Amino acid sequence: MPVARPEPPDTRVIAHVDLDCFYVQVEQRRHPELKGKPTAVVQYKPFRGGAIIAVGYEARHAGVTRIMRGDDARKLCPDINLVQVPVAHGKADLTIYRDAGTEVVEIFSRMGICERASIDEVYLDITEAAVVRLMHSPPYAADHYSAEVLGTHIIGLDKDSHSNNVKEWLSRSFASRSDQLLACGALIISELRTAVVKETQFTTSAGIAHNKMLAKLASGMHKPAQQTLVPSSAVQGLLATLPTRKIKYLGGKLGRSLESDHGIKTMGDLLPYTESKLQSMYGVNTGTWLWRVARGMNGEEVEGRTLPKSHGCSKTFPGPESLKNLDTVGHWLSELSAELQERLDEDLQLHHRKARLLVVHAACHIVGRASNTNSKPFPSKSCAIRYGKERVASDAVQLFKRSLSEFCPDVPKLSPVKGESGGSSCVWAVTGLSVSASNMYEVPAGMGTITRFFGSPATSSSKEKATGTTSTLPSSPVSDVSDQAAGTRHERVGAEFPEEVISLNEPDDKILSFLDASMFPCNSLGSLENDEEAHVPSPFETDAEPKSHNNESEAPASPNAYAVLSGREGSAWTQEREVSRSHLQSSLCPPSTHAGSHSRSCKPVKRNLMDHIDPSACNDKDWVCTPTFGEVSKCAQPPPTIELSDISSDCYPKDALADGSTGTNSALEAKSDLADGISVSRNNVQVILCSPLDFRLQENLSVGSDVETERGPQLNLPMTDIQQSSSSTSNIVGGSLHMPSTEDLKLVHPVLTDQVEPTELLSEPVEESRTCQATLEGPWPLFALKQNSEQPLPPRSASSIVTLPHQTNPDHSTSSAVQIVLPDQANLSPTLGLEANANSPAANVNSVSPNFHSSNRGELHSGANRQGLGSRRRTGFSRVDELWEKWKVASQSSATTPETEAGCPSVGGTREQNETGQRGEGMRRDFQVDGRRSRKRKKSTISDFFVKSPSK
DNA sequence: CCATTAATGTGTC
DNA sequence: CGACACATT
Repeated sequence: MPVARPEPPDTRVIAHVDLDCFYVQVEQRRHPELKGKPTAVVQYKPFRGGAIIAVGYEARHAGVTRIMRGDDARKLCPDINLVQVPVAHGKADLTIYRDAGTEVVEIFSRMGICERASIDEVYLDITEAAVVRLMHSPPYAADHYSAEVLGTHIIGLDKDSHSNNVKEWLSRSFASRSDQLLACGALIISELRTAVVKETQFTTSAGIAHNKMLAKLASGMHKPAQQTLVPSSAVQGLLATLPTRKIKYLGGKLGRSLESDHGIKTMGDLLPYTESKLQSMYGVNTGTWLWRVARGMNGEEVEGRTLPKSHGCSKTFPGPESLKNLDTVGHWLSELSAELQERLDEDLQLHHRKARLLVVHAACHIVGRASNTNSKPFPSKSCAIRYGKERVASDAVQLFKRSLSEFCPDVPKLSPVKGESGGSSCVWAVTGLSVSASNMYEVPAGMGTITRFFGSPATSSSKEKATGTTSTLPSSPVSDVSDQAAGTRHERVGAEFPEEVISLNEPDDKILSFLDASMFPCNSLGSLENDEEAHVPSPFETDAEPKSHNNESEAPASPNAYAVLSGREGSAWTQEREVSRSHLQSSLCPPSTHAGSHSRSCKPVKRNLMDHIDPSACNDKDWVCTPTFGEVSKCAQPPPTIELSDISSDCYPKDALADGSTGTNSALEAKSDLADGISVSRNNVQVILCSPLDFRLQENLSVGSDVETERGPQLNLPMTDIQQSSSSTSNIVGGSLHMPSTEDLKLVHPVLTDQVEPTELLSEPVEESRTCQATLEGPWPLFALKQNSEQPLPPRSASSIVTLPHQTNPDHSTSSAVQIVLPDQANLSPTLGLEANANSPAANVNSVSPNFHSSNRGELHSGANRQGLGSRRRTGFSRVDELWEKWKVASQSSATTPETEAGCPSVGGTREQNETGQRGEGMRRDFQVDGRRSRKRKKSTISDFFVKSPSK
């Protein structure tokens, strides 16, 4: 299974560093009185004294080893100190060791490429540092070597008069460059190891060589607290008699096969074999690898990765402890899930990563049958992960059931009834369970903490731990500015948002992380107290049985997660973004079943989208969103016009909306970004849209501009009519709304304040009572919708709709933004200050304009001509007052005369309504977009809100 | 029935 | 591409 890698061309300096009996050191640091005493770390005391998993050197000298039980160790070493691994969730909890390892990694990663190879090992590629050192302060120029360095073991050196030899060897100015580089490496590593001792009290052993294999080999040669160097000249001699099992990857089956099948005991024994011979014996890859390793060659590179690629929790239930019914399995899966979720939470907070995949595995046997008789091993199962410990747990149970029914199909229903444990019906016994989360991806900073982002005051769901690390996050330019100006009490928040911009021209994976983040920003802080309340469709649910979480029936054969994401086969988007799609498909979801015939039924999609965005569940702690659109599978076809798009997203900086002013410029600028293919910056208001609604582009949308309100300067973009054109040039329209109160939002944006079926909203008049039934207690999930046009559209002209989730600010005002990318030639009134500018480079909207807070009027953009916008003239802002007045009148009109145009400020664009609605609030002027006026309606409907454009 | 636990990562099919 | 085998600590 090992695979040969091409040897990097230049000489590398690679180190492998290993923490000596790591768990013991950690425990000795916690309990200093144990230092110097024979110590071992055990887990689960009761059974024969617990299993020893680490042994200190004092105890090793007494013959204590791992694999012993605590009792055995006591016999060998009566005064041994047995320290127990902490227990959490009823199982061993290795957190403290993980964290201690992190401390060490932090130090090692200061000096080059650092790969965290396990909880207590790192590989380092310090080639660069070594080269630099050789150039500026070569070993031969040093007048003094630390004892640590002088203690270096150099393979091939005479053992007598060791230290002298070492000093001499290291400082040979005539040595080969590779030796001198290694010497530099030895100096560097000794310094790092010294730093580790100083900062963490942990001792380490290290190997320094030209590749990972040799470094790893060397690090184990002299322990503890020593380092070993392997000059290339020593390699041959070193390997000649080295038992094959000492080499990484040869400690198992392969190594045994070498010996038992071919009599190869040492690496030297491999030398006579030609590469092709070895290939014929073990396959091309392994054969080549063997051939090269036997010659000391190993091209494996040090991956710059200090974070794990996955998180997992497992527990064994040996012998009599085996689990024999679903209840106990469910219990333990919950415990494991809880721990897993905690670790995912932490990863999210500290590293802005989330997992995509949940895997459950169990060790299981049929009772009464010998293990070796067991034909098949218990299968693993996986699904898209839904964050939240309850969800993880319930999905884990579903996966387990699936595996179980596969494992013993004959006895599918024998899950004993509650209470009936170990009854005669039990035929299976689970001796091990594991749940793991993998396929980690980065979420844009801030997405994961959407809760905080949207203004929940320093909260609740954040773990205490995180506070300490907040300061390490990149600081944001906006934080200073807007926080000050806004005078809000969330100074921290800005720091959560490093600069982020993305456009469709970015590599797929980058887009994907944004996309993921925009679709699944939720559950960020994972284990929420009211976890269960928000319904996120489980991968196991179907339309048929929507919420049967706990039903005992086996999981449906094929959960489908991808229909919405994928779009129609052959659509522009699916073609262009095939990679993305398959990536999403694979990483998020089980394969779709929706191949073939495309009927027209798309209503389910809308409903399902809504399901994912249950507003009632959107309190400030919880988000409902899920990577798993399980129910969508029921939709024979994705919606004809709207689908989740590859629009990237970021978050609305809370303050932008909180004080209303921040977003203006960037909001508008973002439109130009959209024209360039959609990009969103962290500073700009435009974030992803997220509407559960099927905003059809056949509807009109509105846009407005900023205004001043009684609350001070605010970004307000009252909705106005926008002509949507179905023709070809692309234009972009967008805007945002800032509503001082929820009530206003209700009036203006019933859609977002109502929970009724979008479908219904689209077709049916919205009852007044319902319109006002707002659920605006929390943020809305972010979603992106995109129109799929008939002809392929390049990204820059892709039609999309973007809306911002409403937000609940600390002061209870709410905001929402809508942003649309219209097909070309949707003329946009220049008075909006928006111009179709598909050719402009993506505007850099990363930085906050200094005048964000000072101006919302005519000079709005005086300082805002940033990169990419230089040539753009901003016009039309002199009319903001009019727009605002218009909006106000419209809202008021709506409020006071509900039957006419309630909830449709944008509809104010109609002349009639404008006039009708006009009341004291000040002057209103005609406002046109594209030279058209919208029509007055009787009832407030979504269609009213987004007035249908006159057919062309 | 099974007492090396609880993780990790990689390559293959 | 999901599941598994294998390897390591």
